[in-house]
Amino acid sequence: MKMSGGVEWGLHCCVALSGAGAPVTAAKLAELHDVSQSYLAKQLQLLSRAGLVRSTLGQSGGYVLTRAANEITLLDVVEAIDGVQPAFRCTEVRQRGPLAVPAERCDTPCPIARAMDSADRAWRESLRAVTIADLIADVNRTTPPEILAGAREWLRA
Amino acid sequence: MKMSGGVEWGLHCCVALSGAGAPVTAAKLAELHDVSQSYLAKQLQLLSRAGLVRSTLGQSGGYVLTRAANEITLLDVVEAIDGVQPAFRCTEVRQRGPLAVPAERCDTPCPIARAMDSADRAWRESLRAVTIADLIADVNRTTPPEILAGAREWLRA
DNA sequence: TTCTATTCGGACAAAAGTTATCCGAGTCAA
DNA sequence: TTGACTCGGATAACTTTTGTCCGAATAGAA
Repeated sequence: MKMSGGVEWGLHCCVALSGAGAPVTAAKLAELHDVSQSYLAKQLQLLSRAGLVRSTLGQSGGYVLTRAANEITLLDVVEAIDGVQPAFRCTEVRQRGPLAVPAERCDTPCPIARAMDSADRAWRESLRAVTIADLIADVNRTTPPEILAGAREWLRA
Repeated sequence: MKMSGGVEWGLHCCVALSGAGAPVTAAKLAELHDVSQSYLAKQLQLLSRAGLVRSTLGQSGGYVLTRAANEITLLDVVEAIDGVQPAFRCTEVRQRGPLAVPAERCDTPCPIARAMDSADRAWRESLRAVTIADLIADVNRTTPPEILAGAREWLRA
């Protein structure tokens, strides 16, 4: 079980985009985080498809957040990049083999699937409770002011 | 994000093993669930390494649970087969790129990693709350008695 | 209005992880 | 002692993920 590594990049990009008022290009975001420019573009594409960011083409173009930072949850980003389908998918094992339960008797989901769904919901609920704004607040609290100032300056240039 | 499909098989095997008092071979478990015998053996190996089941060699050998069904949680099985490491792994992006935060200032974990860890804990806690015995109780409640009787008979043979 | 530089978007390979399989070492029962 | 049956680890095929590239479209400058 492993989530796409692009999720981490996507979250960092959202934080950075929230700080900059103007569109930021994928190249700049890649340089900022020291990651592959081409691959980061793919993640930004996914964020764009999900409607979390809006892309502007041509000169002085780039990406901008479509909503306020406190209106974007971690779950939004995770689902945009990693997909919405749950980690566990029931293959209805009980309906196979010599002791197969007939499909008509399987009106309620398998207890295994139910427990897994419950855990998945707990996970998603936890991610939904945190927003990009929360991350930014935390960063502002723990990062030295001089570094924060430098970051804004660098993004603007 | 997707967990190993073997987890489902492993859980079904635990339920089946709990019902049978005698050792059950991998071949029989594979036939019961109509899955690849060779591959199921691999999952049983993982359960064995984790100490959830004990294997007996030779004639009339097979697998047996090492603990009572109410002492085995879903988390135990998931971690045995899918691994214990969390889905999200922080790569310390903040320490890279032109605005890298020096490692000495990174005493507290990145807020992204903290939120992900929290969600992961919620997920694991939810899985830890359910035991194999709970699954069995649910199956006993929802499955027609005639099918349950047939299952025990078939396992014994 | 034309042109040019710059942008994103989707199509195209490489790598890793997962799935599936086989055969040998060891063991219990007869 | 024999013999057949068991699991365990080492070995291939496949799917998913990761990473890269080039073309279509756009906004601004001349």
